[in-house]
Amino acid sequence: MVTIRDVAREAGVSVASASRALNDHANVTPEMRTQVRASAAKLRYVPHSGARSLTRQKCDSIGVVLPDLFGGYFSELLRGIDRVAHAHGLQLLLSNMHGNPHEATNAIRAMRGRVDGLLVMAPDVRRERMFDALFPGLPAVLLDCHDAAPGIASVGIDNRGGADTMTRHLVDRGYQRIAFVAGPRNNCDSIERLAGFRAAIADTTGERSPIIIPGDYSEGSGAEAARLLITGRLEVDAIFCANDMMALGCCSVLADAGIKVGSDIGVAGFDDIPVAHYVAPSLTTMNARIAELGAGAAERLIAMIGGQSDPLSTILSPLLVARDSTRREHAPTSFTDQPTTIFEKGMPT
Amino acid sequence: MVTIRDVAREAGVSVASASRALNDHANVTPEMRTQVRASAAKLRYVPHSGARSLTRQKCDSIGVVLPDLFGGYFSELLRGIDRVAHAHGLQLLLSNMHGNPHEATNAIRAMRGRVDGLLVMAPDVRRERMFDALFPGLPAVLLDCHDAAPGIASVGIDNRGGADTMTRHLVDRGYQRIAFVAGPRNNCDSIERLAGFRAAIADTTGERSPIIIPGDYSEGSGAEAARLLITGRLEVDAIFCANDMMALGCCSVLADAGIKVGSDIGVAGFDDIPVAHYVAPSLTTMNARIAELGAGAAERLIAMIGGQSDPLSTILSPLLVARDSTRREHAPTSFTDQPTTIFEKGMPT
DNA sequence: CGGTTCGATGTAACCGGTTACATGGTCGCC
DNA sequence: GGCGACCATGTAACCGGTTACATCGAACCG
Repeated sequence: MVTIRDVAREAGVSVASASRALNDHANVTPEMRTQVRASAAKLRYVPHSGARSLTRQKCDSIGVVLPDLFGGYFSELLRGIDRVAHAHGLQLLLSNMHGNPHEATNAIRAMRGRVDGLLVMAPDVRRERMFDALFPGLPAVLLDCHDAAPGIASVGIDNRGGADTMTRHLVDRGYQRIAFVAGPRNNCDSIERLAGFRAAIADTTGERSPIIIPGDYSEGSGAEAARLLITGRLEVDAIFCANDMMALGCCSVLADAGIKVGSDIGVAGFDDIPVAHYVAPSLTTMNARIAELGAGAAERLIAMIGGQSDPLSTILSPLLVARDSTRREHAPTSFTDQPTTIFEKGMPT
Repeated sequence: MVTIRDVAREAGVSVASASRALNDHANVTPEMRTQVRASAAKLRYVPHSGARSLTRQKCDSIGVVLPDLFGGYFSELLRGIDRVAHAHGLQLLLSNMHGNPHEATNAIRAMRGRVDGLLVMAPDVRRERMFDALFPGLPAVLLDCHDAAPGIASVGIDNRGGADTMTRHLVDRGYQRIAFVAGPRNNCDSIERLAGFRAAIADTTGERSPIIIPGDYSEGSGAEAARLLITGRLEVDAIFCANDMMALGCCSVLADAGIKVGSDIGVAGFDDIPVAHYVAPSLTTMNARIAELGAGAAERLIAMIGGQSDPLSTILSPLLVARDSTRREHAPTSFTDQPTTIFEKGMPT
């Protein structure tokens, strides 16, 4: 591996001059510059960014710690983060903690000295542990877990409000008996979504113990929930799933059972992952503005790295996307254009 | 930021001892270990991985350079790569060159000294440039561009063979006039897929100048191609798109025009991104084994980093996944279970 | 013509770790 | 008791860059 000393020797100058020439510093003669550049090119010198960041005290990259990489959610999130990072010339150091809270701590520690800041999504990690894992001196922004720890910046979405909006949408559409398929028990998004549903149902229908089916955000658990409803002969006319993947699983089991989603039964999801608008019937869901969330968090982190610090949480409001899975074609047409509808069909971008 | 010298001072020992104690070296007394560990914990010391990798001459991370991050393809690829990297305790440094070949070179250079090896997917970069950008001494594996440069390891799929298989599948199903929607002109996968289609069509039907419509792998360009076919009143009974996203675009325009995909017209894609099995009708496509591709490339790279070097290309054969978009319900039922069908419906994992 | 200034270049310290080698103490063995 | 072996620990060099400071020469000025 050729180092800057090799370049300096080749050019017959000192390392300091070589460094200055290569970095376009002031006070280097043109001939020195061309001379050093020529030697660098000749030796195919590539600067060692690791060493560089050691002295510069910055790495030009940000760390991203996610609970998983599977599926449309993380893909969108990463896309949003990347857009901003790329615009600022930063690279992304990725760490997938594979749903294991203990790994999150290790992942975060392993990033010390390799990144200028941290973007962490760890919905199922206890807040104190999170606080412990983040060490002082390294800016960090928490994703979608706004109340995680005081004094730590975070960007999230209003899960409770979103669940409320969706529940009211279902009620407005005339659905009477709405079941909720919950997400993981100790996932903070999931808890908020359930709470939002509960409150909205109580408020609109007076029902205090609606049907809640446990799930874990996976497609399979959504399918399982649908099977449970079918075999249990529970009388529901709508199913609100805490995320889109479970709604997808739900729909496919219902379809296999000959139940028409959209007319026989309403199904709604949450997140608006890209698939939601491709499935048939297209899925009514809350657009969680995933890419925006990632981009916003990245912007915030970059601002913090730049020295600004206002460690407040920002919360995005999800948007209702009413599609065919709650269209209720047999219902009076007056139901089909409710004011709650923000997007109509088309893909939001 | 607390350094190992701070820890050493706090513990009243030398930095060497601190380092040894923290890294579980041989020849450290138990009391020294506990002493140093206690001081480290007290000061909340987190080792600086950047500095560490400078002396260790390894970074425990691999670089991934991709042309984009958008969509199911890259998401799957990343998932495959991550699975293997994580199993080996490696982190991923991500670089998105945003379709710009010039940026690829910069991205690769910027990774020097931050990664132990490189995974590069750059389908539209000329092979010499690629060869130039990769500097000696850093192991690299090229993704899905197997003939890119001699002597550089690569993992790819048999695009030509895949296109051949799909074309024969369409012909077997009884489609007579098959149009092809091509991918980007200077993308090597895309070129191979077109070539495979051309050869198979010539071989099976004798047709030497089939309808080829230009596209760029985007959903929009697929839609545009479908519009072109409709307004041009070109008589085709099947459309083979060079990737799934274009096929999706195609399908949605056809559906809007009242043309029933699957029965009125056959549509096939390539890649088998996750969405393909959710759309209605579900999309017949070639499973490009994307996650496997990523995982295989990562395995190969890790082997190279470990010292093994057999810079041969490995090529995966894509698998036909016959779904509803080429089911031809009005055709004789004997067509519905062709021996070419490898998967039937269900999602391959 | 001598002194000052200024700009180009070199020397060496430093970033935060690891580790080869030196050192000094303890133990066992003759 | 003296010798060497061995083991724990410290000292200092090193990884590959950057940069404060020293140095040196040229130009400028009175």
